Amino acid sequence: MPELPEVETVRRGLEPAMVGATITEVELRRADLRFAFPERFRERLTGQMITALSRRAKYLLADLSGGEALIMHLGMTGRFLVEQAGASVQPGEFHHEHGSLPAHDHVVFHLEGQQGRSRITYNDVRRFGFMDLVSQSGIAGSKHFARMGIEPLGNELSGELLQKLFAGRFAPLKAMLLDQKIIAGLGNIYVCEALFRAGLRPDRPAASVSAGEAERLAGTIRDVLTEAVAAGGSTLRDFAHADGSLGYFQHTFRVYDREGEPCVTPGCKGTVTRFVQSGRSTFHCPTCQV
DNA sequence: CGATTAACCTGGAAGC
DNA sequence: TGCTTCCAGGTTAATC
Repeated sequence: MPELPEVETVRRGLEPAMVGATITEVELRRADLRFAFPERFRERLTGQMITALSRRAKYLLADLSGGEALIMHLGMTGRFLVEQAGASVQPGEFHHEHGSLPAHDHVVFHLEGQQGRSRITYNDVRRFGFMDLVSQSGIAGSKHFARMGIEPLGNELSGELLQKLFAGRFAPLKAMLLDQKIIAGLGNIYVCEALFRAGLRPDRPAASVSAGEAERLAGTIRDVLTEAVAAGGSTLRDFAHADGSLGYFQHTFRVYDREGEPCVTPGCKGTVTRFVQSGRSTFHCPTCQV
């Protein structure tokens, strides 16, 4: 489900309930998601206070008072639901908001914080998500982050760097932008949107991008992600914020999921076209993306 | 090393 | 109504 803007939206929804709160109990409904949960998962979390909640690419990182960090990835369908208990609410009185699927609730964190008790449920239909525990000092060197590419909303993204990363690479531009070892956080939607805004064909060999085009692309990547974060992400099928509300950036899509519709570029008579690249749908305007 | 493809898993929508 | 096929915000192991 989630690309960088959706994960950042989830982070902002979880932060008030998580940071400063102590994990009093962890319910684990199965032994694995995409991967097995780490050894003694419940024991290593129980009693820990969450001191910070950050995001790197599509990963969430909860720093724990004992020195470890809980790493969470949402895969395609992972979602969190926060339920805050009122002062008078008794155990068992929590209830699910709309759209929640108890059948796929895999992990439940019980928290005790300044605002009282809360419960955070991780639901993941397809189970492509995963969780891991690593020491905070070892995060950068961990298997999840050691070879991760640049953060697209960080200072390092520039046309100059993109062109350098693309040098000698004949894979399609779209595949290169989806490669998390090059640039980390983009997914199918925002790659299609950024390439459209930059006027670049998704099937161009990456190395064919000129300095000027790379500069344009760096700008549209930053723009589309920034706008999507501000809109609370995109809701296609099942993405919801931690409070159950929905993102609305999908109303701003210019090519994604708009096959057959007219191109929105002023003066362009083209039609949005879908084709398959590396097994995934690519949406683009063959007329104004060159 | 670089490029491409299949696989992981479930459910909703579309086609017959 | 039911059965089949295709498709989905991601990553990764296994190929050539």
